[in-house]
Amino acid sequence: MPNRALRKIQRHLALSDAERRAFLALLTETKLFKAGADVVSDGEWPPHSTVILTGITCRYRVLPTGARQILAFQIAGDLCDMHSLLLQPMDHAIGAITECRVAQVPHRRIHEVIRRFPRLGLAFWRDTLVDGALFREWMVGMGRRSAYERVAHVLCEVHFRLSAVGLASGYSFELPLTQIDLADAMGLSAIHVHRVLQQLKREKLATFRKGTVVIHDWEQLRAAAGFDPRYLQIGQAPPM
Amino acid sequence: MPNRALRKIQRHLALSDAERRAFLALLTETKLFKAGADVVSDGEWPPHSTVILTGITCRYRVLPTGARQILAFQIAGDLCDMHSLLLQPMDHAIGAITECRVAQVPHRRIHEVIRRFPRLGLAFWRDTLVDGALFREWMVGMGRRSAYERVAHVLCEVHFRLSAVGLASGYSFELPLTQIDLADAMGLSAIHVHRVLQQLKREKLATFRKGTVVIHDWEQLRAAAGFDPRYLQIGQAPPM
DNA sequence: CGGTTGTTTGACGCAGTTCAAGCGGAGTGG
DNA sequence: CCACTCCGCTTGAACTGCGTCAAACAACCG
Repeated sequence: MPNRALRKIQRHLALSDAERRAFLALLTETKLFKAGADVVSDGEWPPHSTVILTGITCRYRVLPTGARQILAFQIAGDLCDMHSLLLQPMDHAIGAITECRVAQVPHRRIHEVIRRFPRLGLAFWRDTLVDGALFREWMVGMGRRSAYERVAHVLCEVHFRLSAVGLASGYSFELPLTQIDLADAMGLSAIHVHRVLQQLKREKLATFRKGTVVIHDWEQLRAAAGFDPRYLQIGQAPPM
Repeated sequence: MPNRALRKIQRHLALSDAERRAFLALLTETKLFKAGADVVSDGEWPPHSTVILTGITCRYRVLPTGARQILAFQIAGDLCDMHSLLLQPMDHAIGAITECRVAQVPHRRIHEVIRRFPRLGLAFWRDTLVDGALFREWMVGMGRRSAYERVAHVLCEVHFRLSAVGLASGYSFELPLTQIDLADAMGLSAIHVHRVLQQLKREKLATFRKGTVVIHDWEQLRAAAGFDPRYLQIGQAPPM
């Protein structure tokens, strides 16, 4: 199970054997979370960082009004919470969308590993920079893209990311979100998300049913979304 | 001039003399940019990272449609472009809003400094994590806050950040943005930003005129925005 | 001065929200 | 096995926050 995490880190840099072993050794302590549970709660300050091994999680914030904004999805292999390593208590929560197995890595051990293998530190840093790139892309969407473009875009993005860790079969993949989740991620209402999904189906670009996405016309969908995967930094040699 | 940058880094960790000197030594090569010029262009891959010494810059993206989304503002002291240090070509640009003096620090020198002073590396990393927190906060705003709340929020945020580096005098500060800039930052139209500013003035919460902001009623404005400064990680002891 | 860039105001339109109501499937308890 | 409930999906109708269009105005500048 830790293989996907390894795979992701190796996108950041070519690891030596020793580095690989040191990294995998971090992932020994794992824990299972039920769907809907909080892996890390808002305001909490856990003594460990989290790596997703299986399942899907999301970062989210709930406003005083009760409105929820999902900030990102995390999939197998993602280091989802370096925040607590260097920063203060969490300013958002991480919730399990499906049942999830995660590794909880004590901060102390991360610091030790970085001290012994500085390049791993750079890889972790790089990973948080990629997270930032995702945030920016979503911001562009919420600020300047229509609902239709946003939904198309997120489907492209998720497909791309799942493919990169071997979790998509061709142009079809599991994405066990409700329309409500999707709406909270895109800053829309669930009803409007539904209408957009209908339109995507009618136009034979993609279908989303019962947590399964099928992309029927990748090129059209990509064009409709204005999706350019460079920001994901997948499949590009890192400058290290 | 590099003092503000030093001040900002010292928010991240208490520096030893040697670390302080090493950091300041990075900032020797400076360059002046005219208002409106690009400090770093989209798609570029500069051999250096940038530190703002004076002036204000913004990260932004321009979509094929011509729409612009501003992703963040940077002020004196901000390390605005660690992206290029560890990642691929820029997926967004950094533009000078006012005339700006910046330090351009060759990547090679950053890597050297980090190798000699690993704690500086952690401080840089931490800084990019704070950037991420800002992105998230803006995302929440664009997804789930009204135009009114968003504008109020950005005024609170900028005031807080400028105060932290000594660039605000009480509840008044220079913010040489056009209403168009503000609109592009909040994902709104300039006209609607104007309406919101009128309302804020009418309600005696804040005024924005000719690049000067005056906050008349901080507590009301804060409440209207739902502003909680914790995400800025200012004035909190870092866990390092 | 005229030209350019930003601000101001009003009228109108629409993308997306809210409200309301029915439907189906998955659990759960009798 | 049915009855009941929840939760998510679906659809339609009405509403509204914000965008678009248009036009005048002010400030700056070469």
